[in-house]
Amino acid sequence: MGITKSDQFTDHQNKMANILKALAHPARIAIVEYLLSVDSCICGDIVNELPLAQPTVSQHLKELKNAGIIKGTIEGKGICYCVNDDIITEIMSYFNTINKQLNFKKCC
Amino acid sequence: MGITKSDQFTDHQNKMANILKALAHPARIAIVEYLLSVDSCICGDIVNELPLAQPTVSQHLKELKNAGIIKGTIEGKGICYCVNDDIITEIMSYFNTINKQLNFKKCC
DNA sequence: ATTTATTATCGTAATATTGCAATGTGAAAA
DNA sequence: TTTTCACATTGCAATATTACGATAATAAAT
Repeated sequence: MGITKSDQFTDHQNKMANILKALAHPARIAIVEYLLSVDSCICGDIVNELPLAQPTVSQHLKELKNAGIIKGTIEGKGICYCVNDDIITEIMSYFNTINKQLNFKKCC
Repeated sequence: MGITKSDQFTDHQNKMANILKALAHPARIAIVEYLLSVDSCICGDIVNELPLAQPTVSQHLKELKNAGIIKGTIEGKGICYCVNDDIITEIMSYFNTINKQLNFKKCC
């Protein structure tokens, strides 16, 4: 059907799935990596860095914002973007938990 | 179009996107968490643990296997599953790199 | 006020994903 | 060898995603 049965899973499972989904596209990975590649806010020029049309980039930025992965601040004519470190910490702590549980498994 | 322009991005960006895509669904998150919840291999009964029909679960398991996130070993009549720790390590190291880069940014 | 630059939104086409009933497959048990 | 059990595959319907042209919206610059 293309429709996910979200109500059958826990809030946390849905939350993690949504966060990871926001990053589950090479363009959005590229955006995050580009934002990190410069030692300050990126204002404008994200569109020029990506091999995609402006509306497409705008859509990807919107998804990243909705998932809380990046923040955008209006700066005069354009917008300054940066990665939200809180959510990166949250992702790391999730995989850290997974990793800890893995260490206790003697398996396969 | 629904088609990703994968050839426009680096191999590593595509690889990370694919790994995260495999986890970007609550059912697949639930499968991984269930596999970790027991201190040994899970043989059988994954279908009974999930609120989805057997073909749907089978499909999700296939995607997790293709992305290298779980491994399945044929065990007589059924199959034993477990999480592949190598890929978890890979994910963690990716987000660790991101996090390190974030620490050098004074931003927004 | 008009122009210019930057980002957002709308509409739409192409493709992907999700979910399941029906059916197939392969191995053990009877 | 027939049945049974566990899982895979096929086929299909419903919905989601990706991408972009066209067009709007907003704010600075002229």
